[in-house]
Amino acid sequence: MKKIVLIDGNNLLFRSYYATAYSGSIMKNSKNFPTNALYGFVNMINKIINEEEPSYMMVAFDIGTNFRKEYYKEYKEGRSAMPDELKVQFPKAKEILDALGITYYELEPFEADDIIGTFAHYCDESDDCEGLIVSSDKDLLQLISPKVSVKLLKTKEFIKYNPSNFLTDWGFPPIKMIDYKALAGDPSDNIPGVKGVGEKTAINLLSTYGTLDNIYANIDNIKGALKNKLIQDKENAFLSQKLATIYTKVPIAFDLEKIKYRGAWEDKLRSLYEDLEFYSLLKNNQVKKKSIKEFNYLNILDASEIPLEDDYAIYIECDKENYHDGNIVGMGIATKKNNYYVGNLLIKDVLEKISDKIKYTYDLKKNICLLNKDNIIIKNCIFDTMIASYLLEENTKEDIAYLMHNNNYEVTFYSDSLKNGFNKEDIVKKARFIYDTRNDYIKRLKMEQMDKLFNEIEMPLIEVLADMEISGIKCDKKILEDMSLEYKDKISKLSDKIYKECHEEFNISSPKQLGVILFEKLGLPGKKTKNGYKTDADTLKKLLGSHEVIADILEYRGLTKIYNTYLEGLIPYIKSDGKIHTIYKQNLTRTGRLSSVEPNMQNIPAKDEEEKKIKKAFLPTNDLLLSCDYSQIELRLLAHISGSKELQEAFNNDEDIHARVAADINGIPISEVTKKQRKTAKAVIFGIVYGISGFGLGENLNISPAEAKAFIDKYYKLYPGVKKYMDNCVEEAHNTGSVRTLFNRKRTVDEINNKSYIIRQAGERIALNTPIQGTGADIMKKAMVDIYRDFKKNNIKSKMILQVHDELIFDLIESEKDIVTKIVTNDMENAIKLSVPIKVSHDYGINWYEMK
DNA sequence: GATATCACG
DNA sequence: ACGTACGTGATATCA
Repeated sequence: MKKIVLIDGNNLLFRSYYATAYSGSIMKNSKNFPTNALYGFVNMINKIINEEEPSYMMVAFDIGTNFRKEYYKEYKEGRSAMPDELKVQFPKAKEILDALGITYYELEPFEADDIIGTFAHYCDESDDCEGLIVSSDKDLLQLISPKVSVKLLKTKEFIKYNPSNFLTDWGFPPIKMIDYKALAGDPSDNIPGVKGVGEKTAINLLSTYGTLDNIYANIDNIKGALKNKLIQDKENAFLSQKLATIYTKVPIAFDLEKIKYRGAWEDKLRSLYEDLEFYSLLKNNQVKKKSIKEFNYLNILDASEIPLEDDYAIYIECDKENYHDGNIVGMGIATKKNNYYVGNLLIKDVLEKISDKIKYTYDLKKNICLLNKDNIIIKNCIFDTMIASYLLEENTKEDIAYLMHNNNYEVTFYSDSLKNGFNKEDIVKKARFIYDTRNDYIKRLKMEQMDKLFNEIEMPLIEVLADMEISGIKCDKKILEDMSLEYKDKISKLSDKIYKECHEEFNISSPKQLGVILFEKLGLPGKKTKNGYKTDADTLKKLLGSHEVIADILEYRGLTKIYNTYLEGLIPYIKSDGKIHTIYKQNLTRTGRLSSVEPNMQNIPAKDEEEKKIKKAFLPTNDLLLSCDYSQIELRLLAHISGSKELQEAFNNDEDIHARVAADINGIPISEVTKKQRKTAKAVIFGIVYGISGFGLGENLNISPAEAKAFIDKYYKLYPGVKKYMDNCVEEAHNTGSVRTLFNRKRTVDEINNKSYIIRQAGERIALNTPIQGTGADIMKKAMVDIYRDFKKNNIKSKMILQVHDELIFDLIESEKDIVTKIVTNDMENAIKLSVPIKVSHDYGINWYEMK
């Protein structure tokens, strides 16, 4: 049997396009040509080839006007026109098919469906061919036959339909699909059907009477309104039947040789993928690599071979992804005219020789940390491509190769080098890229008015973060191990208790299994999700009274979280020096905040009294820990940025802001505010900063959406400046497509002009939150840079070791206690002058737990 | 690799 | 009628 795969090209492209376009930002290459539909299309085709291994395949497209229009001009009317950004991808798809060695057909006035139908028909009539149709369009299901099956693409996977499982699922044979549409119609194709007859009625009628003809032949057996509807729309029903029928006699000769899958034309395919910047496809060895262009470099044997020049680009390669665990492979250098490779042993000499010269690099923090292991200090590095590209909102990755490929530099991806070994040429090429592009980046930063942010905050911050990472925080393994044993015991006892309460052993950590136990076996009321039931803490808390096991499950969740993430999870990160060295990502968040990984030191438990005890394991290497944190920085920023006189006044009078708002909302003196009122006000204020809705706040406070909305409205009324700010913010984002922080950090908000209301709304929330969260991040970064500088100036030996967004933690020497506290508080409070005071509170402790 | 859950600011 | 709070990272489970 010869297998012929018949692909609905239009459908695949549409599907790929809309699968990603809804998010607001369409994937494009650097020439601004949209590529999202093509990317999905190619991946889908590759997947089909891998799964089906066909010898024959064919892709069909729609073209021109459809013949159905001749007798029904409304056919497919009401569809919005194909977006230009999708339209332009069609010709490229056909080019790609040529390069892949796959035949495609298009023939006016027929649709892709008709062409596929024609080939399916050939299969039905032939002795030795079977067809497999690939599409997400249910129309094609009518073609299912003993010789033809349909691979129907769903959101996540696909269903393969043959006559028998189609019958099981739909209750009638595939060919009846036509009559089904004649009755139910199809709004997407503007096929009318019978008015008032939908999915259920159509299936009922067909299962009773078999065919459309037979329904009308027995019209008198049908009673009531349905009969009238059928009579009324009889003409439409038969018209719809005609429209829904796929035409299977398109004049294309059936020639197996023509649709043979010929395999890819590598050169052509590579150049297409390169043009489209489909690096993952190029990378996956689906196409051969371009022959390496001539690239010269000198492998130096002595530092003297490096000439003295004005500036140098350097690139240092590390043999592991986590540079704290890794070692240097080698260093590439690029100067105005030449390229050099510097082996590990010569790096120190070379960097000493050029120590006072200007340098550029990629990921300076990594360089500093790697060189530090050999006590080498890198000086005068004034430009980091990774950071520049981050500020300019390029898709900056850890791996410079992505950026290089975007700029047409051929280079091996880091993940491949890790697998197959590093080569010197790649390392030198990376330095070349840095040298060649740095001026362009500098220019663009200036154009975007982010040169100051780059030079005065982000660049100096690199050294600060490197120093913090290298310092690390001392962590007592014994404390964690002892806690771990305790937790293990508690968890095991609690598991047994839960099993008893449920009369069954199951995996409590599996939301799926837990859902079945709670909501099916125990019969508690639950909400369905896509894959089962919701079992998160909020849902469970509402069930606390209904069954004794709920409280135990909540406790189990808490214990296992701590055990897995913070006890067993953290222990492996304690290095031989007894410390944990996190990595701060400076090029990741959309708002300008840092993030912390391997391990994340920014989400160590702090709220729950019991969970917080983890922090007892974190100790000073010197005498004491000091914690300094901004008090309500984001709300102060809201007061400043919005210009709300009322909020500003509250902060200027050093009032308890949540109590103040609670008093205003309830129209009582601040002294009479209850705890609950204050808590509510606090939730409202935070909600405002996030752009919350009445619904969301209601969920959060467990009150009705209407009550919540009343709170929000009251707030707007009391603080009109805030409302005005929010409106302005959104409007400006609509006009410019971006928002900025007080330090000019830019974030483009593609969602803001999206067609979809939901996405647009999300964009509006981003637009009003980013300036606040982002400015908070800017202020903290500036403070860190200032503190680092002042520590140096005052020869302070205490160390800044952690940053948790609005909090800094220091490893303190007792004798420096006062001066350090003074420097830190001062630099944090004066990082920027606002219309409200910035307040910093501090605390000392013999471990992290002891500080508030 | 996606999903659900939960830790932080 | 829709769907519902900003920004993160780590873990276990399951397809």
